[in-house]
Amino acid sequence: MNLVVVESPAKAKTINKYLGKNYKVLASYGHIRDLPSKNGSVNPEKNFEMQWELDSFSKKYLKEITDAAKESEKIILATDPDREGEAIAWHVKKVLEDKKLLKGRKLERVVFNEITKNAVLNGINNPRQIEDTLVNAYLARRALDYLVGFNISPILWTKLPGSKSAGRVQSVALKLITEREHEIESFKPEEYWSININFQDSSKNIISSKITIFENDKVERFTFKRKESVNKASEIIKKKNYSIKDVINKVYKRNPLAPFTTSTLQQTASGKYGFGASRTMQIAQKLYQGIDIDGETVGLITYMRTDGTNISKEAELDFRKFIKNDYGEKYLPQTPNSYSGKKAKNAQEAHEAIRPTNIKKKPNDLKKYLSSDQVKLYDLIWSRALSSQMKPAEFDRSSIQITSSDNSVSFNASGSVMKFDGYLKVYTMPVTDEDTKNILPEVKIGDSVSIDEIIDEQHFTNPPPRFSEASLVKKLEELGIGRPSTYASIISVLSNRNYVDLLNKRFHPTDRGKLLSAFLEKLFAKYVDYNFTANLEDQLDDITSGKTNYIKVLEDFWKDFYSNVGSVKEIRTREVLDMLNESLGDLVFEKDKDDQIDRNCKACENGTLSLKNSFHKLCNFYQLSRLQVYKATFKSKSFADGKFI
DNA sequence: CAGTGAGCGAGCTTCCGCTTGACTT
Repeated sequence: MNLVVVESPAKAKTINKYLGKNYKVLASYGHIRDLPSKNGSVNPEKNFEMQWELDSFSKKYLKEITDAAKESEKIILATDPDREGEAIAWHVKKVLEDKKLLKGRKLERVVFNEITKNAVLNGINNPRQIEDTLVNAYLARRALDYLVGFNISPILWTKLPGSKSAGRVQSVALKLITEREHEIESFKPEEYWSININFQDSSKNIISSKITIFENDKVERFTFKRKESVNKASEIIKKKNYSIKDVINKVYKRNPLAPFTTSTLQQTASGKYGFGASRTMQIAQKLYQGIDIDGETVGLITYMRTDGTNISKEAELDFRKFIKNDYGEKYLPQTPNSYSGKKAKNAQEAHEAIRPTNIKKKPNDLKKYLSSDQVKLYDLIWSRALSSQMKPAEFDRSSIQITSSDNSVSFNASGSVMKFDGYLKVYTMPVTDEDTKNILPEVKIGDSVSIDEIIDEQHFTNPPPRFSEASLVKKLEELGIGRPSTYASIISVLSNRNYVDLLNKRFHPTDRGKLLSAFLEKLFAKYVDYNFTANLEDQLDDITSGKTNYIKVLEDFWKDFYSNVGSVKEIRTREVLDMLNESLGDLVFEKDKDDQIDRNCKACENGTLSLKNSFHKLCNFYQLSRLQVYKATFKSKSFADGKFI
């Protein structure tokens, strides 16, 4: 018998079907080992030696694997074809080695580019060995994340009580939210005016247009800043005669969107149904693992944690057949649509895009087997995937230019009509302004038109919007920070630690979050920089390609980081406060009106109550945030003297 | 006399990425 190890049980089941009785396919359920959550798991003094510990959770699954290994001639490690997948294969190998189970057995590393019968058999027939350079890139990533997190976090416990954690990913996510808040706070709305004119042709048809040129200059957003300048312009406009200068008719196409990745699914499910990131993932997980349909468990979608936008050749053929049969030849592009060019930063593309496993299972037909949430999400995935292989939608867009006889003032009217729905037949998009504009009347160049109505409107510029779960995930993905499997948990870490509040589906940083972010920005700027992860990824690529080794990368990082940590530890609390006060203004020293806190503060200053105890007590007893208490205690003498460290 | 609260001291917290299923609301 041969043992095959993959990462997830649902996948194990599918692959077992393809491989038949001579193979036993088991799931590792993740990495199986990790660095223990305590000090000293990585030792920079000894070439960054790492201690590994079996996950308590994967122990029972590991027993199945070791038992099966004993009865196998060959052990095939078929985890995902990316860095973390290679690492899992390596961990499994190491554990089997430790248990002396590899003697007399062949060990192979195999990758499947997609989970179809052909690809699986093809993979099995082309085995290789574990790639050490890829494993080394993982080791560097893992060690660095540990060193950053487990060195900065304890500093917070003493210098910034209440703030519990910092890390390469969570701290940048927090920074995005606090910086946006700062932009909003300092935003000053600017006034501007728009001028639209309804013209009338000789048959009394109305043409709605907006001004493009005034007194020979192009009109821009801030051309008319005040009511007076609009009034003056209107007087000038009224006095002129107008005619049709140009008519342009064009066909434009709107292309379908790529099938879903984790990130785009989370964004769309949030926009369309208001699902939070973790809710979306839970529903998708169920659809992936399988739904009971007439006594049989059927996995309805492909893997939901992915950054890939391609779909398997087999699925592509199925989709095309389905489009041809159900919608007709005219919806089928000549060659299949491809989306591989638009990949996200740092995408590993180890998995296909999220798509239905069987396109013939229509959302409507599955209604009686699924919960309403499941139907909604399946429908979204089904239609997005199918539409991605359909033809673009086509619109007739016409635009009319209306100009004054002296050519000094010009207006533009445009309208468009859909003439072929294409992919919009199955995937409905929020309709944009561009598509809804009225049909324009038939006019000829040279026709004269008269002004029917001048519409001037006052506007103000708006501050940038606060991040939602969806827009935060989108931004993180753009920056290449975090992975499909972690987007949802990044959000819960920020909320659970009370760094942010989600109000009306928008992230507001708490006082604590602002304080923490300012602290990190002041004292660990390099490690919360938006480009830190991107630079790290470049170095990891160099490790993978053999250009450099992982010890060197870690040493370079550690030299700077270690001295940074050292100097922050030296800083007196008082200096930290001064720095924070500079960047946050009255947030830190704001006088709190609460009498209870004032009394405790006095007790601190008189020496009848130790600061640390008052701190804990106040927090627990009055149910105050640490920061509120902080504001008060900062004023006390012992704090100012730096005794509280 | 019982219950309450002030005060003290010891012990704890933490990273990212890969899994699932057991929790709660």
